[in-house]
Amino acid sequence: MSEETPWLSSEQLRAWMALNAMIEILPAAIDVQLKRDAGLNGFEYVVLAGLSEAPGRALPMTDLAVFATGSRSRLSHAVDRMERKGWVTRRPAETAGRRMEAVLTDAGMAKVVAAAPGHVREARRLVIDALDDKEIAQLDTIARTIVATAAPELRTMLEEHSPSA
Amino acid sequence: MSEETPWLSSEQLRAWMALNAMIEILPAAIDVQLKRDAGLNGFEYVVLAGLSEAPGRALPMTDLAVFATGSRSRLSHAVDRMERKGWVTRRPAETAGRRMEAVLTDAGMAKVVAAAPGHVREARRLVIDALDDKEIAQLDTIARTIVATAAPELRTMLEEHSPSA
DNA sequence: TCTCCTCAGTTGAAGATTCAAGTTCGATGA
DNA sequence: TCATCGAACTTGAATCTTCAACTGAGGAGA
Repeated sequence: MSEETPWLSSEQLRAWMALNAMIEILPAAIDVQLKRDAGLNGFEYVVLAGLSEAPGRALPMTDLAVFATGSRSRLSHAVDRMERKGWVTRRPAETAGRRMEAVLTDAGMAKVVAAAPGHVREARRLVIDALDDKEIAQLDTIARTIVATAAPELRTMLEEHSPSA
Repeated sequence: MSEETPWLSSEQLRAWMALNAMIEILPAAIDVQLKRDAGLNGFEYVVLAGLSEAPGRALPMTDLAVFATGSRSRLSHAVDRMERKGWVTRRPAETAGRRMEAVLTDAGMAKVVAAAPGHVREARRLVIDALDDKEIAQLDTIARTIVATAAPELRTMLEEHSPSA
C-alpha cells in the first residue's frame, strides 16, 4: 500500500476509459440479443456451446466452469436452471472420484443450434464487421496478453483455439 | 432471420474468443480488487468517480447513469445503497422539472480518494503495463470503434476525454 | 383549462451471482 | 486400518441486477 502509484498519462487514461466502456457495454449487448432471441444469457450460451463441441457432449463441472470463465458455484446454479428446462443433465463421470459431468441433451443441442446464427450475426455486427483484418489481429494479440496477465490459468484454453481451429 | 449468416474465419473466431475471455475476466478482476480493498463494486466506483469530477460534485441521475453505462434502475438502487452508507445524497436539481441529482458527500469523496490508488495500480497491472504504447493506441482505437457501434449514444461521452483530458 | 403524451425517476419482485459454509469422496501417510 | 487432508461439487443466504409497472412533472394541442 505504500507503493508509489504513478497516475496514467492522458493517452493511457483515454484508452482505459474506452476499454472500460467496451467491457461494460459489450457483454450487456450480447446478453440482450441472446435473451431476446433465445431466452439465454451469455453464460448459459457459452456453457451449452462448450458442451456441444465436447466429445460425447459432456464435460466435468470444473472443466466446464473454467471454459466458461465462471466460478463452480455459478456454473452449478446455471446447470440447475438449465436442467429444469431440459437442456442438460448431470451424471457421475466414468473416471473415478466424485467428479460429475454435465451432459447436453438433444433439446439442449437443438437450443444451441437455433441460437448460434443470431449470436454470430450479433458478433459480426458489434465487433467483427466493425473492424478490419489488421485490427482483428491486433485485438487478438491484445486480448490474449490481458487474459494471460489477469488469468494465467486460462492461457492453455485459449491456445487450443490457435490458427486452424 | 432469413438472412444468410456467414460463419467466422479461423482468425476471426480466434479473436472473438480471446475478446470474450477478456470481457468476462477483466470486469471480474477489477471488481475483486475494489471489493477487497475498498468495499465497492466497479459500478459504484465509477459512480463515485463520476460525481467527484462533476462541477459541484453533483449530477442528474440520468446523466450519471449514462456516464456509468448502466440503467436508471440500476443506478437508483446503487444510489440507495450508497446513500445508506453516507457517500451520496439526493436532492432536486435547481433546473425545473422532476430532475433529481446525486451529490457526493465528504465521506463519499474520501472514499473515492482512498480507493483510487489501488484501482489505478490494478489498471496498470492488468492492462496498461502489460501492453506497449503502440498497443495502447490500438486498443483505444478498437474500443472506440466497438463502443460507437454498440452504443452510439455514448460516443460524445468518450470524446470529452480526448487528448489532453 | 383539460387531456394526453413523454420524460425522469422510483419501486418491488423475480432472476442471477457471489460468498461462506457444508458434504462427499479419494489419496496420503502413520 | 484409520485419521486427516484436499479436491469436486452443492447449497442457501445475501447481494446485485433486471424487468415491468408505477408515480409525478412538465409540455403540446384542442
